[in-house]
Amino acid sequence: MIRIYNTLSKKKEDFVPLKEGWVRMYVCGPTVYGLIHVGNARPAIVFDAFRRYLEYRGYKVVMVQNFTDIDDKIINKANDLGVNPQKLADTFIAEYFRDAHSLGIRPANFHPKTTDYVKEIIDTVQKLIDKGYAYKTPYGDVYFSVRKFPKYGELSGKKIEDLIAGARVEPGEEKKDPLDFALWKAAKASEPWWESPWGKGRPGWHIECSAMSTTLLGESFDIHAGGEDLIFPHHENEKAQSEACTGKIFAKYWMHNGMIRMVGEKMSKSLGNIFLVRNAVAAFGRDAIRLFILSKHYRSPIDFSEEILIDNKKAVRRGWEAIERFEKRMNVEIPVPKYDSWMNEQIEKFKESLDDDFNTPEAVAQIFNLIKELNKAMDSGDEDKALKAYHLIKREFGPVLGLFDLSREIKRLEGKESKLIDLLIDIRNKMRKEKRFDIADEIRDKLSEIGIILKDKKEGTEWEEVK
RNA sequence: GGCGGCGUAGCCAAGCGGUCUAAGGCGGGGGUCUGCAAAAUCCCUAUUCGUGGGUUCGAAUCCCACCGCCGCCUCCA
Repeated sequence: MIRIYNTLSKKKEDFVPLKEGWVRMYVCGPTVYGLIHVGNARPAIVFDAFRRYLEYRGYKVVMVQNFTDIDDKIINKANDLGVNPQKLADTFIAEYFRDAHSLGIRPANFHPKTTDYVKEIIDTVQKLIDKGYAYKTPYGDVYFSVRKFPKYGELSGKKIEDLIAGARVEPGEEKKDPLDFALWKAAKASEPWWESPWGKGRPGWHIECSAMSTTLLGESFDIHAGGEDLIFPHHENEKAQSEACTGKIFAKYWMHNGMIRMVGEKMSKSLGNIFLVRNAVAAFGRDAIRLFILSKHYRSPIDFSEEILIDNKKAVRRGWEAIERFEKRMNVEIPVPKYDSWMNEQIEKFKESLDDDFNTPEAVAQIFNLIKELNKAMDSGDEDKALKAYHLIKREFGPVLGLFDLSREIKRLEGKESKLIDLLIDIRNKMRKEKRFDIADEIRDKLSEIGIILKDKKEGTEWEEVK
């Protein structure tokens, strides 16, 4: 039985999907006005892995991750650049997919964009007006009446009274109550707009997720996930709108990941860059970033630091070395081992960890234990055990977490460069045979200086390019 | 002020009432390999869980107090 922590009840609950055998989940995606940073990557990695785990446990999963492609930030940035907001958003959606792919994140089943669902959004807003939960102002804005929805605050644990102090009314707004939030915003000059029953305007921030999730997953679905900073107001508002509109429970389980914190005060500008997913992948590699994120429970905050990423990169390298060592000695199609009691015990343990609110640190620890087993088995010539360990790491558990999953990211020099290095290695080995170690060592050291590391193994000298 | 969370080895991080003399990773120490290194690999590396009380046959795990951190409270993954 899978148990997950539900933000709504603030405790771990047994996971029982609404429709047996199926899981419908919605993950809040980024607002696309720039390249994503490592913080954006956390929910993407974690909930993609969680979805894979659900599939591993036999569920059919329908996953939706949206893009908010129209909002104030996009409009402002587009105006600054003097470009069309839609072009800007579409550009960064493309860039998002590039980054997500580089992190080994599988695409969701649906990636809806707000601007493709304006009709559904308008329908939802109209329904809320019809039901008396929303109202139009003379300016052409539409607001949701928070006080008409008694359960408001249920998700974030906030009380209406406490919210009043922080509520604000912008000049030009005509809210009946400062707590009310916009469902539809009247178009200002130089803003994109759509025709609606209330005049020209655009969707408010929260309504898109309600409209898209309902359209694609139904009025009620199983899991709604995102960063914990979205609990309030985004998810609280989404929930209020949706439940007011349908009269049904919106999402059964709410899952929220912790934030990634940026520590250290290194060179601020270039530092900002290193947190971009793109730069992080280039510097540390996909698996190191995944390991970094999956090594800590998804609900806890993580401190991002170069040092930790380097540690994780080393750990990942060790894993790959063992895997490749095994693959080399097989050098044909690697068979599927006969599942025995040891393997089944391992599988049970893996499931036990992940069933418990997706405890990936435990599952990761188990994978590293298996790496040790793999090495030991190879050292002692126990090929059968080695195959079993390899199979569990590379073909059963790795693909669930997306670790040691895709091919290893090593830069491979090719062509003449590669041949030159081979030539140098040949010369060095001749020197070594002739005991002219000064020359041999000079070749080795000079290659090392330019990032080519030589590894003298029993089978011969291998090399690897290191950043 | 309101709500929520955290403090476990040099660092990162699981464990949340007995199987804990506490997983896993990095680092460190030692061995193997090597001409020497590097790489790789193996072994070792917290009688102790922020502090002080309490509950219990038994606590890192529950309760209370204190100290120190952090997140959210309408931009935010």
